[in-house]
Amino acid sequence: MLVKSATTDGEAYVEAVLSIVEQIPSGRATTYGAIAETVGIGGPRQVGRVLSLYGAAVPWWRVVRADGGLPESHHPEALAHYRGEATPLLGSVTDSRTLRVDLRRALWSPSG
DNA sequence: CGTGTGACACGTA
DNA sequence: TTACGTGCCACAC
Repeated sequence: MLVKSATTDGEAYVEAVLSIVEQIPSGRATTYGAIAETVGIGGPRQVGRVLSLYGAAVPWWRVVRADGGLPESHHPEALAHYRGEATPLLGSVTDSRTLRVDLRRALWSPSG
């Protein structure tokens, strides 16, 4: 028998991560770590890897780092969505280095 | 099989 | 608050 171990490269893991991201309400955000804890397998880096490979179909901009920031290469794209969703932000919108989501107000917990 | 890299997180200074 | 080191897990070389 082929026993499926709890890996982070399986279809089940990918679906688990994507389904959680799809549940994030508009104008809110959650972190890679929070998703990793909910799924119960792997860590934040594995969540990030799934989104980089299969995250095109889900609201990936609602998933941010623990400090509320995103990779610089995604700031322009994400900022456009934040404006449209009225997501609470911190830092200077004109300064992509300090731009980040205000998690104190926008943080959303999976299954909660 | 060692080394580096990445859509991360955390402790310490 | 920022900067640096370390832990983490999977993958490319």
